[in-house]
Amino acid sequence: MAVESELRRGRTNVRSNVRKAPGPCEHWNDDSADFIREILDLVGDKWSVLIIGTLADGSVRYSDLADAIPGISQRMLTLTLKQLQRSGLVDRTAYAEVPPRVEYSLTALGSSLLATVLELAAWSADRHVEIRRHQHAYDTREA
Amino acid sequence: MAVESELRRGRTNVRSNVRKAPGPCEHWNDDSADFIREILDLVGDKWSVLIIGTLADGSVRYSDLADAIPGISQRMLTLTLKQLQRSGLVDRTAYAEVPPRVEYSLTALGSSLLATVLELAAWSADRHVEIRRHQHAYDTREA
DNA sequence: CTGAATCCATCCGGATACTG
DNA sequence: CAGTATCCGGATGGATTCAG
Repeated sequence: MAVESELRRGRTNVRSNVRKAPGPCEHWNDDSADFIREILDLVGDKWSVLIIGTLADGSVRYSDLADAIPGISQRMLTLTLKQLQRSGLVDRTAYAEVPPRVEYSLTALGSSLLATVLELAAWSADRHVEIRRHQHAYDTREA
Repeated sequence: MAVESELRRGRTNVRSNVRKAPGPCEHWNDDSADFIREILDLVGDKWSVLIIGTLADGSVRYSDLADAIPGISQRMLTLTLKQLQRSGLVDRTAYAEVPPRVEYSLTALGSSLLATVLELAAWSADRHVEIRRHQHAYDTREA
């Protein structure tokens, strides 16, 4: 996701010797490919998706997110939340209390993404057995 | 994507001291989260998605893929194709000719994923302006 | 043309310690 | 509680070279 560098600079430095290749594609042009990359940088890593899924229910506070998402480090939780907030997918609300309480929730934009993400999740659940079968067959072919 | 290690070993080594956290989630359980991770490892990087999109039209040969996807290195093209083939999303057909010709195409499984991916692409195209606006506002707030 | 193999700078992300 | 700061090993992926 390149969270860290992404946060300080708006774009990934892609300077490369690519001439606009003549490749035809029915479904998207070169610009669309850039959009995809942007979104993939947002939701292409597991943490973003898991956070979005966890926030689907409503507002969740920081420590509850940490508990709800096993294996995530404080660092990545904070970093990913900040990234999602920066992109307008997540709202952050801090309450001036002691002890401090901060709640995160999906914005309308985030919710609209959730729908698509859930479809991907459904696809995953439906096909993961078949995929595993393919992978195992591939790995043990003529071994 | 962890292509390299993923190709030799079936799973990413995740051994960590996570107890099955009590986190409730309306949309998926801990196992589903694993599925998501698997699929994200497959399509969570830009190259996989771009390759799948390019293969949407039909069979495409190796060098044409390289031309159609600006910026991809030979290494990543080969590696990603192999990964997709391993998972049963892509078919590889080699023709015994001189010069050699190898064509790649989506399997039925791959096509079914394409549909979901296209939705994500559409979402990206629809919202990327809004997202950029959020990001810019965030970056320049009280700077 | 279609890769495979190696090298290596860069980045990612977990662990740990510290703060308001 | 809700983060921030730093360290640092390992993964990532581009460039290059070699091969069938």
